[in-house]
Amino acid sequence: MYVVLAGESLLPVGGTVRAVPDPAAAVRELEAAERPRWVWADTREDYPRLLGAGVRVARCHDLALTEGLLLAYDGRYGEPRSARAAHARLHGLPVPEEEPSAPGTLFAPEPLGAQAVAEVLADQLRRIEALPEPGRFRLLVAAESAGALVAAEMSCDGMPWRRDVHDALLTELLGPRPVHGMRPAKLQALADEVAAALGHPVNPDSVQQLVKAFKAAGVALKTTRSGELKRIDHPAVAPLLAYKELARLFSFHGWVWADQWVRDGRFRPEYVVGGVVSGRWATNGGGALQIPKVMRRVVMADDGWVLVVADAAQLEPRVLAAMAGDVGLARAAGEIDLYSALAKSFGGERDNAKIAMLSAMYGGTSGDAPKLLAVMRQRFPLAYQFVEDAAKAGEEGRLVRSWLGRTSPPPSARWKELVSGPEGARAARDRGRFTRNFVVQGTAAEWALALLGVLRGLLPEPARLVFFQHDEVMVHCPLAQAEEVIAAVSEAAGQASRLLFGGTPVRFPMEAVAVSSYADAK
DNA sequence: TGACCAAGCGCC
DNA sequence: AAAGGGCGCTTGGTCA
Repeated sequence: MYVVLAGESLLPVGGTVRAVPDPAAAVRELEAAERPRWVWADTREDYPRLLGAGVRVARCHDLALTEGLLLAYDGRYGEPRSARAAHARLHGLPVPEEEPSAPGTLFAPEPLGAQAVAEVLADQLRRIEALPEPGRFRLLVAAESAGALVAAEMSCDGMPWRRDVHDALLTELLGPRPVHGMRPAKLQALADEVAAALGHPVNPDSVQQLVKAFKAAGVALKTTRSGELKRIDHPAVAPLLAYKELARLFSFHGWVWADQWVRDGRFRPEYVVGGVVSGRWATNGGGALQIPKVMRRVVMADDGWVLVVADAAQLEPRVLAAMAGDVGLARAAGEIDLYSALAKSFGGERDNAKIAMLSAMYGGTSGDAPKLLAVMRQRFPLAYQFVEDAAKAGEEGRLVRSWLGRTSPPPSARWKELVSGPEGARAARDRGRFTRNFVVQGTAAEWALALLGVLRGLLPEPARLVFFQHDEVMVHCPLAQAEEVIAAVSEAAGQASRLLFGGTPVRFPMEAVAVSSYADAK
């Protein structure tokens, strides 16, 4: 049962509009009674006010995310996907530009009315039914929408972040917090060391100045990447490398960052569901998906609580085995260590099996890859062919799709130009690598999304999902619930696998551990 | 002054 | 861990 929520109106689909002066209370009541699938224009706009009132819902249909998936399916990337835009297209009206995401914008348009939301929903459901695999796409829409609920909830709940531990770590590595605009003491000392070694005052944050100073010291540099620096023998290199590492910590995840993103002991980034074309999430501020490993010790469970951390092992090769229906590979993927199970097919070396799989999924060609790929082609022909087909489609400028129907962007005008020019072969190969990777990464992302959606429904109160990073989840729960949550993770992995791949023999192991600090999880 | 780009490196 | 794809984010530097 679908129920539209638009502003202060409720509309059970097929029924009549009801004005609700207190939407949160109305949602709470109906959720308890009927658990409908809530339909709204945009979870990012509509759900936080419910969360703010302490109301959570089990299921929703996000019109903007669904519109984005449907447009992409038709090769219409980048067209406005808001419910308002979808409604305008439906009626042949001028389509508004993509809505500015900044809140509090002047002249923010009136929210779409409940009837209009219901019309867009009906249109989307009709378009989904007309697809060749409507069941899969329905699952994609449900998973994407569930992801939007999780993202909003995680932003609301936040990940535990101990500011005192963070401050101690920064102080240990950088020295005490400096006054505004100054470098921390240890960072400044390293900068001075670099300048002294080069015999020249130099700003270590400036590529140009560094290249010039090294040149004056008799060292020719093309870039100042750490890999290139490591290959030179010069006394300035060691302090410069140390500087770069610490400077990044200071400016990306230092005190200023914490002032902005950590409140009440919780880190609250804004997640962007489907923000990466493959379906992975991105973040909009906070850099939640790039937290350096050294910072993990700052993520600590509350007293009497634990963090249950789990990541999917070797997710992408397993996804490939299941998608391609390759019996031999699927049998290996029925084991906990997929690569060990494959080793005997590749001359007994686990490492060879790994390189073969990775090269197949990512288009690698260096080292032993060609030789190992030839073995793979012979031993696992269906898996090999699956990624080859995706690469070929990309090279020819065609679209590829994930298992559930998320669709790659069409080639750009620039690419079409390039591909018929002198650098054409290279452009084609590059896009082939992208589409080859897209089908695997995209399907891995939707497996993870399905896992997240299922797990969310299995968690006992007051356990909370607090972090999700591509193939890894973190739950914050009372110590006494740790075992139950660990079991829920494993159950969710099984359910996600069945939702996507039915009775596949492929296993998707998800080992969860309960820790008091994120740093102890690995 | 603000807009924009490139470099570089973090994460998976 | 591989090593490929892609993303976010900050700084310096250029341009209007």
